[in-house]
Amino acid sequence: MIRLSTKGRYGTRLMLNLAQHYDNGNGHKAVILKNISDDERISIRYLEQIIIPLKINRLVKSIRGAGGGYILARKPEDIRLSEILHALEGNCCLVECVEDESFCEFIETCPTFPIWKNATEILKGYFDSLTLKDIVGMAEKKSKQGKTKAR
Amino acid sequence: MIRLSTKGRYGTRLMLNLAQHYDNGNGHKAVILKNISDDERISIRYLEQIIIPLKINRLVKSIRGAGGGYILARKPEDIRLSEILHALEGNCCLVECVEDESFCEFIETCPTFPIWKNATEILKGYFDSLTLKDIVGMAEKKSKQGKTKAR
DNA sequence: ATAATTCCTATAAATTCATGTTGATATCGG
DNA sequence: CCGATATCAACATGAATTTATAGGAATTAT
Repeated sequence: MIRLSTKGRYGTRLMLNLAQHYDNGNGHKAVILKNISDDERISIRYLEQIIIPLKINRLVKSIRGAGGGYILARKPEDIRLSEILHALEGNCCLVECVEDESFCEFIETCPTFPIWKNATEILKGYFDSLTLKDIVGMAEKKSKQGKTKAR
Repeated sequence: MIRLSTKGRYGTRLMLNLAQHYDNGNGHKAVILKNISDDERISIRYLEQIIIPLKINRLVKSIRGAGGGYILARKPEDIRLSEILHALEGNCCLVECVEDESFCEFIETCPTFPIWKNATEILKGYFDSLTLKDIVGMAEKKSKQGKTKAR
C-alpha cells in the first residue's frame, strides 16, 4: 500500500487541533496534550513523540510548567501541510531514492525512477497548496453542510 | 514517510521486465524468475511471493515446469500502472479510511479525510494514465539520451 | 528419469506502532 | 517556599506489519 505513516496522519490532526484553538488576537492560550489526546483519541505518549519533530522544526512552541502546553509557532495561514509532513517524515517522497539519489546505484537506468519522482512532485504540489487555515475552513464548511442536511 | 511498499516497487519492476521481454508477434517466450532476479537484483524467493497477486489479478500468466516461466497476460499497452499497484497493494490509498470508510467511525467530522482522499485521487489519476508500454518507452528514450550525452 | 521451474508454507529479521515507566525540569498560584 | 501542573527525556516493552529467506512439493519439457 502507498501509505502515509501514523506519524504524518496523527501529526496533521495534532496541528489542525492547535489551529482550531489558535487565538488570533492574543495567540497565547496554550493547548495541553491531554486535551488533544481526548479530542483526537491518540495516546498522550504517542503525541509526545510526534510533537518533538514539530517543535524542532519550529512549527509549534512549547510552554512548560503549570498552565503550559503548546501553541502554533505561526498563524494557521502561514503553515503549509507540506511543512508538517516534511517535519514528521523527513521527506514526503514515495520512495527513498527520490529524495536521496545515492540510495540506489541504478537510478540512471531505472525505468521506474521517473515515475515515482513525478508522482512525488504531484503530491508535494498538492500538500504545498494547503495551509492549516485552508483545511480548517474546509472542515467548517463541511460541518455546516452536515447540519443543514440533518435538519 | 509516505511510502510505496517494496511489493509495489519490486512488482512494478517485475512487470516492466516482463514488458521489455514481451514478444508482440507470438507472445510465447516465458521469462523465468531467475532472470528477473538477476536483472533487478531481487531475491527469487521474494519475487515468487510478489508475483502471486499479479497472477491472481490476471496481469501475468504462469507456465509451470521446465521451460516454463511468466508472461504478461495482456499487451503492455493494455496494462496500466494503477492495475499493478492495485493488485499488489489491495488499494493505492494513502490511508486505510479512503478505501474503506468503515475503517474509522469519525470520518464524517474528520478534517483530514478530504485531504487524504483528494491526494489519493490525484495519485491514482497519474498511475492510471500510464501503461507499461508508456513506461518502457520513457526508459528507452532516456537511455538513448544518455548514450548521446556520453559520446 | 532428470532437470527446470512454479507453487506452497513456514519462519526469521527488521521496522513501525503504540503504550508504559521513571524521573527531571519549569512554571503558576497560594 | 510548596504543591500542582505540564513539558522534557531516556528507555523499555510488546504487538503488528513489512521485508526477506528457506525447504520442499508439484508440474512439465526433454
